[in-house]
Amino acid sequence: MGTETQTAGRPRAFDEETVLDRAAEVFWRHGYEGASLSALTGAMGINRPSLYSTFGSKEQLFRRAFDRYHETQVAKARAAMEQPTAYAAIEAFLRSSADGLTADDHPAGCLSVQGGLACSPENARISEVLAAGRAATESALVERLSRAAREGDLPDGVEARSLARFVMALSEGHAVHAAAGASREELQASVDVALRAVLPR
Amino acid sequence: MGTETQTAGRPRAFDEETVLDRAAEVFWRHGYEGASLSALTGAMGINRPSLYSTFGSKEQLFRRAFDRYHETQVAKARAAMEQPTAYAAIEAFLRSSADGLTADDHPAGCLSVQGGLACSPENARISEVLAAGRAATESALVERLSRAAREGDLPDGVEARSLARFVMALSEGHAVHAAAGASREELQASVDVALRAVLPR
DNA sequence: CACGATTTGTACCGAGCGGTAGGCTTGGCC
DNA sequence: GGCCAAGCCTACCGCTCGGTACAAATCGTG
Repeated sequence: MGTETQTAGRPRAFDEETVLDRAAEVFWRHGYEGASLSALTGAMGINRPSLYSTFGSKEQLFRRAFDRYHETQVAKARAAMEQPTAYAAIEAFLRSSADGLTADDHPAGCLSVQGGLACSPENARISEVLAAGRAATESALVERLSRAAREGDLPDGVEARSLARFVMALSEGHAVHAAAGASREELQASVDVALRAVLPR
Repeated sequence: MGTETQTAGRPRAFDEETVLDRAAEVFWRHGYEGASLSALTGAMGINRPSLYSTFGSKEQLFRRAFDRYHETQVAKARAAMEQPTAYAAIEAFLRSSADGLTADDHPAGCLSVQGGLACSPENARISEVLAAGRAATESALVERLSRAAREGDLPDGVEARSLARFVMALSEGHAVHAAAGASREELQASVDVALRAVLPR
């Protein structure tokens, strides 16, 4: 980060990262295919040629916007998982996820899910990008829980991979619920139930 | 079901319900907005004017196709929940859901989720239809688990509504995973973990 | 076997899509 | 202050979208 070195020529009238965040919001709310160029440029406050000269294409714009979104998501996930025990790590992950899904400074739900689970054949790459992002988050979970397994910190008979998949699936299901208007409290109550699965028996 | 009473005029060359199922598959694979009229008519084996004279519009076609899909889903869910205990009902629900999400006689995942979580503003109704369908399934779960609560069949400190939301969210998360290629076994392993939450303590 | 009713197929419509050409504007630099 | 690189903006491109007009084809019925 930091200011770009200014070269000759007319300077940009917009900040690239600010504008990417605005684009992410539109993709988030309407999905990749439902986000028209007019909606995007309108929300970004720039016009079409600026968008194309800066980002190249709608798909590349999406990738840039999603990368930014995804990096902060993974960072939040990793931070949550720094808790000392597997139980606390999972609880922190699920609680912060539920909060994020229902925060009011951005659209409800999760860009990785709303962006485009199913697309027309020519946009199939978009679904793959999103799936790869979700898989990366799940990998971070697997990593953390594998460590827990080595430390004897998992309940008997529970594998790290299955537990990670369970946690991730629940969080994605909460994203679906949040997109349909579920409240923070409703999701947290579901987390309460889920955590029972992580207690030793 | 049963043959329509034949009236005067040229008879239809296709069966309405067969053709609806084909349409559902296309919506399922590509989402509402990703399913073009050409893809739909191609898969349905009929041409555009036949589609419009029979179903009226793309949106009405989707509603008819989704209704059919949703009815069978709810029927399967209710059948699974006829098990005598809450635990068995939830297990049957989640296992049959995981099987359905990865069956190979139709696209992976769930039409209620892939159809269009996020749409362009003019198709916002589609997201609402899908959300209403998912809510109906969740209501069936709430109903069954409320009965369990009255029968003292729920673990202490677990509410029917929260438990239903948890089960439904997990199933929707599995749909997201399945759409990205998760296998039946991977989902079932996640169910194994989830069921621990339903055991008494 | 002609008539009216209904479906089918071809060929088309306006609108909006993602993407671009080219002239105007704004700055750094000598 | 004149030159020129880079960004901005209006207006446009071809294409595909969802949706339709119209005529040929196919049935029950008199």
